[in-house]
Amino acid sequence: MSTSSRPPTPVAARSADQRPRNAADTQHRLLDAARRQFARNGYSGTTVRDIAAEADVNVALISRYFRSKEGLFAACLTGAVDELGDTITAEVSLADLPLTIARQLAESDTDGLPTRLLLLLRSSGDEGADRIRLDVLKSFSVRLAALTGGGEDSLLNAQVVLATSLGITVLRSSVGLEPLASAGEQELVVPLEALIAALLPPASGLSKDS
Amino acid sequence: MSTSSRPPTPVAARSADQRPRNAADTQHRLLDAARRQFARNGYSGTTVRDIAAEADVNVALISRYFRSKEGLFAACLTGAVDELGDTITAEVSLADLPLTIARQLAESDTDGLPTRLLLLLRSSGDEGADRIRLDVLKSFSVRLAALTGGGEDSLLNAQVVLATSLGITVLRSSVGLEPLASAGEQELVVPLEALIAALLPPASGLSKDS
DNA sequence: AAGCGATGTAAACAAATGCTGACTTAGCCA
DNA sequence: TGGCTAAGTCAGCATTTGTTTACATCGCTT
Repeated sequence: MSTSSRPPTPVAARSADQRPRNAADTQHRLLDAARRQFARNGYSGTTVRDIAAEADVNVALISRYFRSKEGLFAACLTGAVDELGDTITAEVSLADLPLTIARQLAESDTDGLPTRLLLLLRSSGDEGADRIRLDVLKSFSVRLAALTGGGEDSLLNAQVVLATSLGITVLRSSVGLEPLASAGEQELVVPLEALIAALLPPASGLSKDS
Repeated sequence: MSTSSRPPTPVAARSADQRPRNAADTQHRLLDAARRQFARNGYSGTTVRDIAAEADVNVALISRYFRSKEGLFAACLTGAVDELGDTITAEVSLADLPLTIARQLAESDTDGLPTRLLLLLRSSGDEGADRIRLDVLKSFSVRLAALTGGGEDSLLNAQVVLATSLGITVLRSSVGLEPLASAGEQELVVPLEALIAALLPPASGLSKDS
């Protein structure tokens, strides 16, 4: 949970001048808004003033809590990385991998996998952030490859599957290409099954139904 | 060809103060530099001064020849679109589609398919540019789908193939994920063959019109 | 060779952007 | 309750960025 734990706010969102002071909530608010905007508009396409406005928080608090725009971006990145680990580290068999991926891709939550993936593709130019991005994508593909028998180029194939997921996310969220953009979980799972069957063969030899 | 036709330049690149005046060459120079930087750093991550510097041209000439940064971006986009049409409109059979794509993806030219695709994913926020991007990606996927028998969700599948190509490009050029990033044409063609065989079945017995 | 339009240059402006410092205020604890 | 620290506000700073304007100069035509 990252979006849902806020201090008791009876009715709607009370504006800043009547909201109780709460550092943790403010930081959370900033992280949420920042993640959305960074994912949608990229690092340099996002201004700290816009983030602060969406979070309904004073701009100066970004510097206070995250040291800088770069710091806020890094925080978003590591946050997304953590949650991303959660969604896939879970023991999923190769068999229900397509459905798992389809379900996540179809999620239109502002905090779902698509947003996290988009964020992962954004670069701030900072070397540390780029390193994080590379590491997480690498480990992700390694985990994917580990689900198969682990053949010769299973890692390469896993990265192609990852590429497909990223591409689908971009075409859906960022470009809005129809009919892919509004395809639901059921429609997405079909090509994903074919894709995974073709690229990530179950541990060779013994397989299931032809 | 877009990068290779410049006025006679005997030895190396003569700097601006000794280069003969030539509007067409200057425009081309700006387009080249802009396309590279827009593709690599996105729209808002690129400054007109950086473009002008790389093109070895005065900044004010961007406004003169392209009206604005937006205008320059639009020119890059339409240029990339035209060349993109060239590379795929060519009659390719479904059989050699994998090799064709692999060859293009492996191209590391500063003007190759990867750069054009990356450019196509960048948004300036301008509505017109976004429209161009959407249209070209749509027609691209339609053309891809037309290569198959044209079954029920052949368009969706074609867009998934397109998504894979985009994702591979991003992971290679923008993220640098190994081993995908340095995979050559021969290594790329293998998963692409599997992918296309699984998602774009040749007009087989069952349902094909005419 | 002269004139003149096309081409290129330099400087500057206004707006936007990231960030900082001094100040105010709320909430908690003795 | 009073005070003290954390939390939040406000205004402004130094740059960066896109664009424009006035000026210099090349090179073609006559």
